[in-house]
Amino acid sequence: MGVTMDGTKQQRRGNTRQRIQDVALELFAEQGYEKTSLREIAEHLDVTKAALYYHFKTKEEIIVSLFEDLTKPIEELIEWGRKQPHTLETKHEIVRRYSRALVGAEPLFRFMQENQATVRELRIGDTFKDRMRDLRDIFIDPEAPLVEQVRCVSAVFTLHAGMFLMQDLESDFEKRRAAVLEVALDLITRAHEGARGGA
Amino acid sequence: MGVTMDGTKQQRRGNTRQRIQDVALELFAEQGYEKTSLREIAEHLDVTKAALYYHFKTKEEIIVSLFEDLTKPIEELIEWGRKQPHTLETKHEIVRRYSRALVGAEPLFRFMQENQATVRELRIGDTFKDRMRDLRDIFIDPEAPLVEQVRCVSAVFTLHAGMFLMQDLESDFEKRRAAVLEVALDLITRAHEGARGGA
Amino acid sequence: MGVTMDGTKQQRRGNTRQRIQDVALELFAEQGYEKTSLREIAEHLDVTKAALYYHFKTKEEIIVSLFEDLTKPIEELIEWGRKQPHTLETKHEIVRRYSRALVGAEPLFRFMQENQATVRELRIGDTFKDRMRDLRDIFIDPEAPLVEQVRCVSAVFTLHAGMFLMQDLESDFEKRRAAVLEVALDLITRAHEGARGGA
Amino acid sequence: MGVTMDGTKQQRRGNTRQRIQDVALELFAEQGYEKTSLREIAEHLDVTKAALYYHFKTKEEIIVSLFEDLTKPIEELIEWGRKQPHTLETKHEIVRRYSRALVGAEPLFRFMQENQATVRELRIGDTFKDRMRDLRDIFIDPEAPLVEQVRCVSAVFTLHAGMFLMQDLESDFEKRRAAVLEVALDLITRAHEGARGGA
DNA sequence: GATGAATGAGATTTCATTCAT
DNA sequence: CATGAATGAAATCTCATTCAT
Repeated sequence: MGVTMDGTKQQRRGNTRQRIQDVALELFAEQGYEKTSLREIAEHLDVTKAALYYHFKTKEEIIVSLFEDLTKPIEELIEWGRKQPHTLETKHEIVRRYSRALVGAEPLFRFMQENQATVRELRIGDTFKDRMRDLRDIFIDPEAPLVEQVRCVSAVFTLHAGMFLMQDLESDFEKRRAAVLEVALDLITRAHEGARGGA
Repeated sequence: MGVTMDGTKQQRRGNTRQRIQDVALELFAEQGYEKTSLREIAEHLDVTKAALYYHFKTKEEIIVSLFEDLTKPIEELIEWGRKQPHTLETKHEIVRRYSRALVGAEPLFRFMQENQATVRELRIGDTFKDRMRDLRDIFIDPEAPLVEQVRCVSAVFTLHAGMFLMQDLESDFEKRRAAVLEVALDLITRAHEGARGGA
Repeated sequence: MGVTMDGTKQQRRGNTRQRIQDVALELFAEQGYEKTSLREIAEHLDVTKAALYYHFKTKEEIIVSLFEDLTKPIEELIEWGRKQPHTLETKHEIVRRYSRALVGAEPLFRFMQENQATVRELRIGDTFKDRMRDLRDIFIDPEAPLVEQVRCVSAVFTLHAGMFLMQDLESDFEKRRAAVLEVALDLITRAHEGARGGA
Repeated sequence: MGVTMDGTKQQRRGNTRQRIQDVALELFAEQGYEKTSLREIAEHLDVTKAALYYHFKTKEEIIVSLFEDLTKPIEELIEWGRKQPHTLETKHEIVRRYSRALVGAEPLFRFMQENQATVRELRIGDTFKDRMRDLRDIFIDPEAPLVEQVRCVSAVFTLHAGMFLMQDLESDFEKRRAAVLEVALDLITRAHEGARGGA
C-alpha cells in the first residue's frame, strides 16, 4: 500500500511518514489534538521528536496531511455528485457511497467531530465546511423550505454519528451502518418530496 | 459596597464568581477548552489569575461548575419525562421542552459539542453520556428495532445541532428552532410508529 | 497550661493564638516548614488564613514564637548550669535535667532536627546554635582533647535523637529515655575523665 | 563553542547532566530542597529551566538520582558487612570503612541530615531508613539490651554528625574525622561487650 | 533519516500577604 | 476577632520547535 513503481508523491521504503500519521491520528482521535503531544507520538513510535520534524514541518501539518490524504475519496464523491442530475435516485446513491466512503476515514471523522473547536482554528476547518455545504447543496436546493434543508443536514449528521457515537446501540458495525443508512435515506427522501410539494 | 437598590444585573463586588463563569464559558465555547488559558480569562475580567483560584480550585472546576449549573433544567426535564406514560404525545412534549431548555444552555452545549474529546476526559463526560442515554430510553424501548433507535438519537442530534451548527441556513434563531423542532418531532413520530409495527 | 493569675503575657480567653501554635507545630514537625502552608493550618483550625494574620504578623513569627515559648526551660537550665561548678556530678545533673526538659519540647526539637536547612535561614537558627555551644562548653573545656569534645557533642545528639528517631528500637517512651540517658551519661563521664588524663 | 584547547576543567557538551547534579546538590545542601528552585539551578549553570527537564523528568528525580549515584559505595559496604562474621574486629572495620565512604557522599549526607522532613516524603526516604536499620543490625543483635542498641545508633549518628556538624570544633577535616572515628569505635566496642555480659 | 541537546514561551497552580468590612 | 476577596511573585512543569551532528 502506497508503493508504486513511478516515483509520484507516495512514500517509498522507510514508511515512517505513514507510521507517524497512523499513530498521530489514533492519538488525536482518542485524546484530542491539543492533549496529544509530539513527545507522546514519538514515544509510541520509538523515535525522537526531532524525527517527526524531518517528515512534517509542524504539528499542524500532520493533521492537515491526514485530512488531505483521507478525504480524497469524499471529495471525489462530491465532485461526481455535482455533475449528476439531482434526482432522488442520485441522492440516494450519493448517501450510500458517502456512507461507504466514511468507513475508510472513520478515525479522521471522529477526530473532526470531537475536536471541532480545534479544527476550526486549523487550515482545514474552512475546507471541511465548504465540503459539507457542497454536499448539502446536492441534496437540496438552497431555496427549498427550511425544514427540508434541516432534514438534509440531519441526514448527514446521522451518517457521521453512526460511525462513532452509536456504538452502545449495536456493536455490529455493519448492522449499525445499515440502520443509519436507512434513516439517512429516509430523511433525504422526505426532504426531496417536501421540497416539491413546498412549504 | 457593590450593592445597588434596584435589582438589575449589577455586578461589581460579589458576583465575581459568576462573571468568571460567564467569561470562561464564552471563551471555552469560542476557542476550545485547552486553548483558553486562565491568563486570558483573568485579563478579560481585569483580575489576576490568582483571583480565579480563589473562586475555583482548578481550571476543570470552572467548566464542571458551569455544567452543573446549566444542565439542571435539562436534568429536571429528563426526571419528569421518566415518570410520564410513554405516549407519543408525551414524547413530543419532551422534545418541545428539551428544545426550549437547550436555549438557556446553548453556549454550554456548543462547548460540549465542539470539545467532546476534552469533555470525555473531564468528570462531566460520563454524567452527560448517562443523561443522553436516559433521554433516548424515554423516547424508545431499548428492545425496539435498531432503525427506530437510530431515529431517536438522530432527533436528539438534530436538536443539538440546530442550536449552533445551522446558522448559515437561517439566521433568525426562532425560525431555525421551529424548523429543527419539526424535524425532530417527525423523527420521534416515525420511531414511535415503527416500534409498534414491529422488528 | 499557659494560664496564670497575673495578666503577664499569656493568652486569656479565646485561646486561638495557642491553638494556632499547636496545630502549626504539629504540621511543621510532620511535613516540614515549607511544605506546610498557612491555608493548611487555617483549615485544620476551621478559620480563615486572614485570622492567622491577626495573631501573627508572618509565617516565620509562628515558628519563632514557638521556639521562644518552648525553649525557655532549656535556656533556664543552661543559665543555671553555667553558674555551677563543673564537676562530673553537675554535668550528670544537667544531662538528666536536659533529658527531662526535652520531653516538653519534643515536637519542636523534632521539627528543628528535621528542618535544619530551614531553621538556619530563620532568625532562630543562630540562637539555637549558640545554645548548643553553651551547653557543650559546660560539659567540657574548649581546650580539652578533640576526642572528648566529640564525646560531648555525641552525648547531646544522642539525647536529641532519642526523642524521635529511635522509636523502632523500643516503643515505650520512658524505657527509651532511660536507655538514652544512660548512654549520654556514660559519654559525658568518659569525656570528663579523658579530659583530666590529658591531650 | 565552549571548547578550549587545554584540558582544564572545561565541560563542553555532554556532561550537562552531571553539572546539574553537582550544582543541585550544592544548592540543596546549602539552602534546602524546597528553597532551591529550578530557576536558581538553571541560572547557576547558565541554561534554561527546560534544559533541566531534558535531563530529569522532575525536580525529585534530581535528588533521587544523586542519592542513587552517591550511596552506592555505602550500599556495597553494608552488603559486604552482612556476610562477615559479626566479630568486634569486623564491626570496627565496617565503622572505619563507613567513615571513609561518608567522605565521598558528604554533601548528600549533609543534605539528608538537614532536610529529613523533605526526605521522608521523597521516594528515597524509606530506602535510607532501611539502610540504617541494616547497618545497625550488623552492629548489634536486635535482642541485645536496649542500652547497647542505643550505643550503636549513637555511633552511627556521631559518624554522620562528624561530617558536617562539628566544623567549629576543629577545622582540619582529617583530624576531626579521626576523633569522630575514635568515639564511634569506642561506642561500638562497649555495645559489643555490653551485649555479651547481658542486660 | 534521525538524534541529542537545548530553548522560549507559556501553562496551571500555590503561596504568603494585605485590607476593607 | 475574624472574614471574603484579591494580589504579586514565584514555583513546577510542558510544549512545539530548532539545529548541529
